[in-house]
Amino acid sequence: MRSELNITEAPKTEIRAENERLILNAAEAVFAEHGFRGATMQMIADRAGLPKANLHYYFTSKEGLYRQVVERIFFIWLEAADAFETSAGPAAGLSRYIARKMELSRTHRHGSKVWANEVMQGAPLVQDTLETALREWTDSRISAIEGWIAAGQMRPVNPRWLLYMIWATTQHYADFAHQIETLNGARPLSDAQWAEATRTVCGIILGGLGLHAGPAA
Amino acid sequence: MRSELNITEAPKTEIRAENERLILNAAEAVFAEHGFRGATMQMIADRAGLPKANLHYYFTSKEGLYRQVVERIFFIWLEAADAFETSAGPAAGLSRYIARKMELSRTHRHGSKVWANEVMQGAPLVQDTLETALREWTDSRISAIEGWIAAGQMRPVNPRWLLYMIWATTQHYADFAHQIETLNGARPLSDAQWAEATRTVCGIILGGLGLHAGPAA
DNA sequence: AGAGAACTTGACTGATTGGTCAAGTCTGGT
DNA sequence: ACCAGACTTGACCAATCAGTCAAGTTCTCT
Repeated sequence: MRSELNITEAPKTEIRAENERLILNAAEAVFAEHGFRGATMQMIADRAGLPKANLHYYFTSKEGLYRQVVERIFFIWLEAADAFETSAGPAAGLSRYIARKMELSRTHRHGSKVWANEVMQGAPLVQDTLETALREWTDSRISAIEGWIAAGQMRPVNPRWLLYMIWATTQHYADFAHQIETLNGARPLSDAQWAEATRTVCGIILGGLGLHAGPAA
Repeated sequence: MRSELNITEAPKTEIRAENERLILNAAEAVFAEHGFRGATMQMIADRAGLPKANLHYYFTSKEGLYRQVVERIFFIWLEAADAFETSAGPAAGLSRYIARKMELSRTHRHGSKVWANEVMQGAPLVQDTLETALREWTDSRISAIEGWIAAGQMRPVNPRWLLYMIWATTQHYADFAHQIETLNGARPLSDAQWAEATRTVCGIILGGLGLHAGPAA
């Protein structure tokens, strides 16, 4: 058997791997555009180019499919946190994290919306993830920021509100992309606009913390 | 006939006014918690304490009811903009606007979520509002900020990204309230926490624009 | 008191949709 | 060539839900 190392799951055939990927991508888009209840298995099937019954061969239920979509974006965001740790001080760490989250808002718009939807509805399916993984992650980042403050490397603010501000601002560009594009003359933001928005967000936040804008991440 | 002046709508009986209010409030909460498709007329009826058939006596359809809920929060936000105009300079204007939007996130959590949901799904029902009312409002605020910049009253930034940052950050406290409360030990933010969060948001944004924090709004 | 309008409500209906199933087809190993 | 397991799929079913309706009850005005 030549599959990659695969801790929890049974080895997959090529066909299975490919079809699961097709279905997950279609599901992410459809859940993002219509919400959990608004999405139908038929829409997802059409988008994936497969008959509906096939979806139930690979995923036990609509809810199971949805859960995998939600977890996927969460772990992508978690990885973005690496920008934080490996950096010397707050200016580089925060601006790299912000830039990375902005990038993810551009490339993973659908996932971000699905997450927002799930949380807005009270996280019926990922409450345990919030209480464990997100809580741990947040606490560790708060400690890191408190360290910077204690070392006099940035203006003292409650790190919690700072983190929320970064999440809110960056994810807004994914979740409210439609509004932003409407206000942009019904056109997506250009490369230059994304870059300027990222620079502005970094500039205001770092400036507000008494830092100079870091390298253009 | 003693009804208030009422431009577009027919005069209403007391009973009608009261029941429409009951239903709209119930609908706002249910749409916020379940999304448009996830909400059922039966849930709204139960929350309003009325039989379902009664809802259809006052509102022609689920969609009509939803539209009124969405429009209500939009006009509440529009009014918050007054904080902007009537202020002397950027420090007072922006911090009053931010404080007002934070307050609305606390008092109108449901409405904010309904709006977020609607926009995330591509604004199928309020696209015209985005293109007209929101666009006009935004353009006028952008001009105001550009005026401040031209007068050297604040650091030059693209006002558009600044506005998005304010919207994102303040609305995050409504839309992601569940996540924030989970990270707060499953308890709502206290008065003191709301005040501190507001001060922190104002402080970072004003600081990032080269301003001193305004009066505690 | 009486008439007409406003309001109330339980029972019903047609359409939608998540999920099932049984009858297939395809593929790799021997 | 043949078999077993993996995969495919059209047809179907039971549950849910927006909206209707007709038979009421309660107001309001004279």
